[in-house]
Amino acid sequence: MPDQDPARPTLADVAARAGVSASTASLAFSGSGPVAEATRQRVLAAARELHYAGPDPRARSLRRGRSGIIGVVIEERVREAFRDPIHIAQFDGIAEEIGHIDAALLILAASPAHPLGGVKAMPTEPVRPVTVEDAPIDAAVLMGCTPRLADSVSALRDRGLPVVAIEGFPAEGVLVIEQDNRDATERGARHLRQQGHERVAIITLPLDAAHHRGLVTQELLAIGSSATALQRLEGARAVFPDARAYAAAGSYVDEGRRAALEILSLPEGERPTAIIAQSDLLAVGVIRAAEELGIAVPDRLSVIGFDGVRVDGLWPYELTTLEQPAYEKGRAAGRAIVRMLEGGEAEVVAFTSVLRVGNTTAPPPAG
Amino acid sequence: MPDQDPARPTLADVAARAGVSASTASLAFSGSGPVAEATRQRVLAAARELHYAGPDPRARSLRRGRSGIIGVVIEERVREAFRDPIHIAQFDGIAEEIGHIDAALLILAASPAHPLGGVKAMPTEPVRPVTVEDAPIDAAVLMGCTPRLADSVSALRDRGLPVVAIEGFPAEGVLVIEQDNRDATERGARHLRQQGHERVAIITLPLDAAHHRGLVTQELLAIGSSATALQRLEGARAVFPDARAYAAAGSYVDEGRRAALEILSLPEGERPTAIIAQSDLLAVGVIRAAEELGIAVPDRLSVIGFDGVRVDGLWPYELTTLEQPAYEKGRAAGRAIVRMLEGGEAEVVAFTSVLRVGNTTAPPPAG
DNA sequence: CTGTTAGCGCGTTCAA
DNA sequence: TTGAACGCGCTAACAG
Repeated sequence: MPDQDPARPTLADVAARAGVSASTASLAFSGSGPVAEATRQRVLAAARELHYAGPDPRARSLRRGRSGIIGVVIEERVREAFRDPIHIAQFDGIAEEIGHIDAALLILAASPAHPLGGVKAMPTEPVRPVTVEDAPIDAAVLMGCTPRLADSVSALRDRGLPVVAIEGFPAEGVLVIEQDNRDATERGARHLRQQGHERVAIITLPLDAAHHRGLVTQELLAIGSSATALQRLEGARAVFPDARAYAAAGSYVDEGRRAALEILSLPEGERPTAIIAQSDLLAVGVIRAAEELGIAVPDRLSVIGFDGVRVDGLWPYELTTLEQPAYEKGRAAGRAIVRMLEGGEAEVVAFTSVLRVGNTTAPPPAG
Repeated sequence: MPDQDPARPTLADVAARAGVSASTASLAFSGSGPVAEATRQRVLAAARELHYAGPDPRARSLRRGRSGIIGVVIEERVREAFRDPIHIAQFDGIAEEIGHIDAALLILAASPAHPLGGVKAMPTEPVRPVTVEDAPIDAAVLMGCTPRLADSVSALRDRGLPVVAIEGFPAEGVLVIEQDNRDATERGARHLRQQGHERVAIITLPLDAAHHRGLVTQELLAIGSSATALQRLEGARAVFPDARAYAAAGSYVDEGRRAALEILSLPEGERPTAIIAQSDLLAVGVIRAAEELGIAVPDRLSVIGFDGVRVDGLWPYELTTLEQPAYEKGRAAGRAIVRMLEGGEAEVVAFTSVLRVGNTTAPPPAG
């Protein structure tokens, strides 16, 4: 019987057509060895005639032991991860650097299906997910990941793959790109303190895996797993130990607005005179809420953010914030990956945020 | 001499340790055949002892002829592509659908290094880029891509990979997810016409590969390669044939503002009474510019956008716009990919935009 | 410069 | 239910 599927040509087919050996044909394509120009042309011609589209990348990556793919692990769905400008900038930085070794990025979502990690579901049906632990990658970058990934990480290590984390809990065998979340927030808080603020509230990024919203309780803190949120909270409370904190369900303007509406519902004498938001988007939401409630910023309410992204449409405000070098963090992660792939040891990199004072902070109203 | 690199254990090693054959061990891992529970346990135990991290995905994908990876091709750098909420939503839709077959997404940037395609650079150094034509993917989705990719596309076809494009120029062998850019814009323009507008200006998305900014000339149109921008322009000019058009260098608020400042610099009697922006972000920029110039929207200037993304911080405006189902478009692309991978024929899907009238359009000022 | 040989690590026959 | 043998498509060594 004839071939159903007119089997794709293989390198051997091309070689045969061109009258050379397979290895010669291989060299003609990869350019990694000396081949006579005439031979090369003959091989390429044969390839064209057969509609051969080049060596199969799968076979190549098996043979070479490298796939040229770097995994980027996010713990939310794409929509959420990329709604955050910080993530985009970091991602871009990684792409920039690994572009130098001509690798590409594979988006891996740490499946929320295993809420607490550990137990790997038995395959009831023959599914073969491309997961963190099971993807043809040469290395992985974790973006703001929680300890939930501990198992995946150890699997990666067993496979001998370099792992870099941009913020997040340090784990054995993971190079962490650090950010001074705690100290930076403390610096921001101190700025408020110096201006005379005493009643301050905090709006945090999601603390726990479920993105619980609301007043931050001891219970919530106990299950909190976001290093970034916890560190920033710690920094704020280093200056204002008793400040109330509200967890947002995500780093969005709407979430900031929602939390602020609750915070600001107190009568003027009791409500906070300043709000520390853990991201610029949250801070913008605070400003929106204040506008709606007729509370003037910064005269009656000071607002400070974190990130230093230029939020579109904030004019005439210029947010007081802690500017973090997100793109540079991504690049550092990318460089670390490249170095480790080349067999070198990458060193820990720590980044610092800079307090940028805008016009959303001022001394509290007298009285 | 001892092994320098303490070679990673392979499936055979595990099998040997467990005292079974390699094929049995394979079955124990993949679950795609009957294995006695006791044997399975023994294999898993051996794996744990050896720190075996599971079958090598590279070998697996060679053997199976599938990598479980879908390429998503963008024609800008990551930073730009993901700054556009439409792209994010589409991306999320793709991820959602291909998640059903447990595949993951590989970001492939169509390198701007080969400006006009065709000539593939000779490798001066032995680089092995992971490019569109040379990546271990099972299928590809092109996001808003231009004819520049023609060569890549034919390479993909030669390799027998399904290719789906979300908007963009149709090519032989590419399934296009269509969007009624032309008709939708025409509907929006008609809305303005009905309100009495006659002097209208257009701000387009980047038309050409170089993202040229400024007045849209015949020359620029001639080298224009963005189907989306061209189609929307056509729709607007179907109603306002003589409307001046300005190309933005990207779909950003700042670009819209910049173009609008130029457009609105004319004296009141001559300047347009309405601006058709080809994206919501551009439209927001127009509103910002109008605010700065003290031109009331919509009383003295009407603004219409495209996309229907809820732009944060636009309050109290609600943009009149053409709402496109970006997430659904992504899902349709994902579904098409899945169907084609399963051997089926996917049909063309066409999406329609809906005119959503907000408070940024009104009749032109009298006189 | 080119051909020969020998696997990369796994999944899938086929027989036992 | 398990084991033995083969080959996926390519490329790294060598030898010529």
